Amino acid sequence: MPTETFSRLPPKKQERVMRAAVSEFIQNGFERAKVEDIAARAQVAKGSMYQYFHDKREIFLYCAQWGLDLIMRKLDQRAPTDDMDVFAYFHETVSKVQVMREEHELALFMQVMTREPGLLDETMRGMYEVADGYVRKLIRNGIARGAVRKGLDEELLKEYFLGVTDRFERRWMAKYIDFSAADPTAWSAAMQRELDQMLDLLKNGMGC
Amino acid sequence: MPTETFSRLPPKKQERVMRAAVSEFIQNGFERAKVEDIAARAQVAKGSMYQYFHDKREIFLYCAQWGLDLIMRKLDQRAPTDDMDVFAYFHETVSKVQVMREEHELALFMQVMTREPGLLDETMRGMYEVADGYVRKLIRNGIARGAVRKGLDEELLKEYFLGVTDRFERRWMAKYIDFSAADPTAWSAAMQRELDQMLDLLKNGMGC
DNA sequence: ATATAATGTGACCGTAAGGTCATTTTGGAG
DNA sequence: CTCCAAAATGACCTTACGGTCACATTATAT
Repeated sequence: MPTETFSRLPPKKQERVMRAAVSEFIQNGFERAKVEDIAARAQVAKGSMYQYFHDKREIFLYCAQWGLDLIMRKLDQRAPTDDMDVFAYFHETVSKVQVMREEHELALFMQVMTREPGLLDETMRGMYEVADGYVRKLIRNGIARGAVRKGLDEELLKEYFLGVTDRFERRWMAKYIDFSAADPTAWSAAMQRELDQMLDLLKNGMGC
Repeated sequence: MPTETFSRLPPKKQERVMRAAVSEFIQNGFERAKVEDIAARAQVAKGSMYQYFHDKREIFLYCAQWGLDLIMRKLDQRAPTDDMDVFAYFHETVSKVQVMREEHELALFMQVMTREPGLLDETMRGMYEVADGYVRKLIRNGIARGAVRKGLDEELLKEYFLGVTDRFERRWMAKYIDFSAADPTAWSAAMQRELDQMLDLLKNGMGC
């Protein structure tokens, strides 16, 4: 989506520009973000930004693509999640949150993306569909292996699972973001403990 | 927050103005929304809008206050939720979604509010705190009455409960919004059926 | 009926920011 | 060293929209 010129730029400079854009969008959202300020952050002239991208919208869109790609790569190399147990998959939240911690700004940018449905709703819809499909598969496996209850609607099980796990993920993402200075190993231990309790709830429910 | 002039306006006109603003903000978000277009929708001159409100920001803020108030009133008169059972409270989702269906636009506006944290994060934080506190109370009651498992962290139970119930609520809100023309009684029956299954999951979990 | 206050109005102003472009700088090939 | 293409730059243009205000209209009181 960016221009040829941008693609020929030294990768380090590309990254500097993208990170500048991401920061600016995090701080101000799409509308209030100024192309000139992105340029300033990247130590580049405003005019250059328009040699790299067609318009502001394209900068934002490419931030999403670039950021998502980078995060996905990091996530994949850390934990190959294919053909896993549903509950083991929930354990992977620890990895996810840690990657998000390393890529603090990108994690924040993903929240900003959420707030701009008009700009990238096909993209987001696509992401959700992929994630949903994946979880469905895990659940089907779980039922087949006898780890998950039979007789309940697959769709509902997926909603239940994602309701719990998404909330948990968001909760810890927020904690990590607020206290990003704190000791990471202590945090991940604390998270691990909570995760075990939550897994218990997920498996056995809150009823008596 | 609006001016004296606005407060002296005939209530019907006040409502016309507010609904116009809400619609415009839904369609365009805060930044892209034009005061002139709000005025046009309300069949009022642009200048008048500035006799009613100090600035655009204030229009948005008052939309939030006015809308929340209206929804809360409708919700309260439908289902007084004090000192309830946790699981009975989840059943109230049906009422909630129905009220949101009646106030379709206000429901959508609440989603827009979510996307403008810079404008009203104290307001939102306040709302979340109230909701959290309420659910905590319900859970404590549940434990005391023996309906909820003992020995688990109250905070975690709250997160678990809200993870499941929020997701369920959003899911049905979205369905109602997409198919707002469809037969409401059939829908609420379908929702009721799903809700019962979800309640089963909430109580007993998805494990085998 | 008249005076006075309250409300309504839309042309107008100022400004900020997206986008352009003529010019300069840089870098590499011969 | 020279030359040319690619890249960088920032002054400038344009537009759009938030906000103002002088004037018109309507309502109220006496």
